[in-house]
Amino acid sequence: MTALRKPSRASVLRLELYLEVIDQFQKEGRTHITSAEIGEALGIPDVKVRQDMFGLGTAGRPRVGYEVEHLARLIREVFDIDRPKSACIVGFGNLGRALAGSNIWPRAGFKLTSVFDRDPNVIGTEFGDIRVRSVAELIGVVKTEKIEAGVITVPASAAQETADLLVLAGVKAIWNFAPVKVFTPESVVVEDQSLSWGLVTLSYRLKTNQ
Amino acid sequence: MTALRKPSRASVLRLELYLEVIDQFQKEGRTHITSAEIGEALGIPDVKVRQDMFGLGTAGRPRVGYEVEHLARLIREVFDIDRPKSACIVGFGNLGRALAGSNIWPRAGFKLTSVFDRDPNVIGTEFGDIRVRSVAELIGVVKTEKIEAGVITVPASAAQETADLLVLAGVKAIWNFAPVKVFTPESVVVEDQSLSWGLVTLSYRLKTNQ
DNA sequence: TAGATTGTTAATCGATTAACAATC
DNA sequence: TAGATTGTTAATCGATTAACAATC
Repeated sequence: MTALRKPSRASVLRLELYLEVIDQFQKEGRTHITSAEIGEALGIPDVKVRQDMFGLGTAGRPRVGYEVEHLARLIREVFDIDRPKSACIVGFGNLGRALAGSNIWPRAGFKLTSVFDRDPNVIGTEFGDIRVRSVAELIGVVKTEKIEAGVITVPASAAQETADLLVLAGVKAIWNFAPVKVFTPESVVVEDQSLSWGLVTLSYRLKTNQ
Repeated sequence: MTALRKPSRASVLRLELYLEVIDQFQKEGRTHITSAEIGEALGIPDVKVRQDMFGLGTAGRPRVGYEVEHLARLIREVFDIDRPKSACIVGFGNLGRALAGSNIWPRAGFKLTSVFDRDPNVIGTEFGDIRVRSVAELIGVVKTEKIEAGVITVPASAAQETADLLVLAGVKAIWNFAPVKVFTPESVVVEDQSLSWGLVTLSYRLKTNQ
């Protein structure tokens, strides 16, 4: 309900990390946390933490710090974590399987409700309580299950057509693991998380020690 | 051999994408590519592409564009892709398995030579031509195989101790998939690629349509 | 009151965009 | 020569850092 100023892009990336630290403190029974404590846990200057909090609408008290519960709530609100959202995975290879079996979904407020593949040998296999379906069913399922986000874990060559299909089905966000840019209408956001690009970046940083 | 000016951080991230496009053009038999063509393929303004090239030491000809072979070589040099490097994975869960089975390694000039885990049930299992070993063997193996990079795919709670072990063994780069910051000496770079953070970012972008 | 900590503005730095010159 | 395309500097914008004021 708080009137939030929109945090800057750089700030958003950090707020995400803060949440992790705050949750940790909360688990340890702490009720308050200082900007210095958050900064120390992440290797970030305390001033930067405070300025991010400032952008968030501020909530701290001198000599005491920030109330962890309140702060966690604020940040969860920024990321819309507490609103239940549905997601589906397209491409049930090794990576799709790893994502399907991971515990990341509830932590971001998502429920993984469906998995699609186009390989007849994979279609119909079970994974936990999810049965892999044909991509031919995608549009119908996305609509009936009100899926808002699609994950692309197909080969690069099939990434754009998969994105097109997801857009047609009506998802509003795409998490793209293929090492290519996919194009979508402005109303559909794309978050790239190519492992390939990550590894190349690692090579660069290894070389430059940066 | 070219004397390269060091590209800016933001520019580096883009150069990586350019390489993908350039390779594509090369496969199609094209010998030259213009900044507009690169930009179009990635949704980036052509001027920005040219300025990145400028930072790279420039190589284009008006009316003709950039020679793909030369450009690819320059960028590969920036990322040190053509120098053979060895890497190991620590943590052979779903994600470790997906990474081990992926084709990203040679594309960045890496060879995955070893995989470690601490679960006795996992140790000794085979995956392709790799046998999973105990983390107890890590230090010795990293030294004898001259492994330069370690991948952390263990649970968050074990991430820091894994990083410590890798540092002790002598790796110079860590690719961290755990959703926590790990601390290392300045001589060891850490590239974070937490899927958890990626999904939270997706949630944010879904909410704000940014 | 003194000291610790947060809140806020100003100065610096880096990256992007705009403008135009140079070249094939 | 005209036009397409690259090369380079200047202006703008945004993010970080520095400085200090405010508050418990």
